[in-house]
Amino acid sequence: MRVIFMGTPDFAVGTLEEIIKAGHEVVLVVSQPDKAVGRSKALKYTPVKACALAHGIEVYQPEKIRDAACVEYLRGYEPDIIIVEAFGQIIPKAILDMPRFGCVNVHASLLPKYRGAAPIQWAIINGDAVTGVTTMRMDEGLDTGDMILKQEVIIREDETGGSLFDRLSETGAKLCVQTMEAIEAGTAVYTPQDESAATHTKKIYKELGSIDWTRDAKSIECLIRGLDPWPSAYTRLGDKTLKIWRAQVIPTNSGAAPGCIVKVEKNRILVQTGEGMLALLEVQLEGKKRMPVDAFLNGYEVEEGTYFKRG
RNA sequence: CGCGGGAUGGAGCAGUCUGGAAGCUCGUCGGGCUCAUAACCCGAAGGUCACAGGUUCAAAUCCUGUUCCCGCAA
Repeated sequence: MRVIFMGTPDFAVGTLEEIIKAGHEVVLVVSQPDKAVGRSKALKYTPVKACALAHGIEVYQPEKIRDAACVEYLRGYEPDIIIVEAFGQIIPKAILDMPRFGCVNVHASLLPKYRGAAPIQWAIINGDAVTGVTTMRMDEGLDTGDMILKQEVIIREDETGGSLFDRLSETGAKLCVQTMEAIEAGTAVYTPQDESAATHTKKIYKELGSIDWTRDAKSIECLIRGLDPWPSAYTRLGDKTLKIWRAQVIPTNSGAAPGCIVKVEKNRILVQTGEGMLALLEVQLEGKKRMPVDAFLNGYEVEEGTYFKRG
């Protein structure tokens, strides 16, 4: 099939490569404009763009895909299908209706659950046991199109946003190619979503990582994993920000107030939460690298009885 | 040139302002104690102080340049 692929971040790269590998003709890749990223503030190619260039595929980076000129530009490529994955812009109806097989989206959740942004992180933050990837034929709503294929993925005990991201990306890539095969063969089944079961997620903001110690230990632990590697869960130790990368739930309580550093052991720091305690195992002080707590304690004095404050 | 912190035995840090014998907490190795131990006691090994120049009788420390790491911001 003649394919136009629209995507931006790392998450979509695997899919693009899988489509190419499957032998489809990717005639154009559409990605968000390059942005100034990192400490150097240098303009950087989006991951999808870099991948496309490596394969010698033309790249198009419109500011606004809904401009009429963009629509006409895409039409010139006469795509059979448009694959959209983590593109970052709303696709107008004129484009949705353009290819004969429509626009197919790969979404990293089991729709209709977690429509919207950052479904991967939210699945972990909410403590779900299972999530997955869904492909759907896009319509004008936000992740409301008819579903085509769905693949479940178990969320592991120690799953982080990063690890789940990688696994779902891989799952999505394969599912996308399978979906394309089904569509091309005419065997694809389009299943409407159950609107009553729909939930939505919001974009992840950095402030979301500010740990509220009055919440229960399990929720905080899920937050820590969900926000790893970005933007991370953090708290305040003295006048410094302390990121928390790994912790373990201790079901018992100490009697101290939430946020209290109850006990400092050789390789863990016990903190009281609203319900249960949290044993910090891996942390990162402002300006430093992330490190196991025993290493951290070799160089820093943490006093029992003091409190972590809300970042 | 967006702002800031940092690079010191295997790990995490102090020492740098005010140049003048390489230190702390761990780890490792050996020995001891113990029913036993991740606990305790004794001892040992291990570092061209990121790299390159410069100043000085003398540089981890002062000056210049370079590389790499991290936090913020995007």
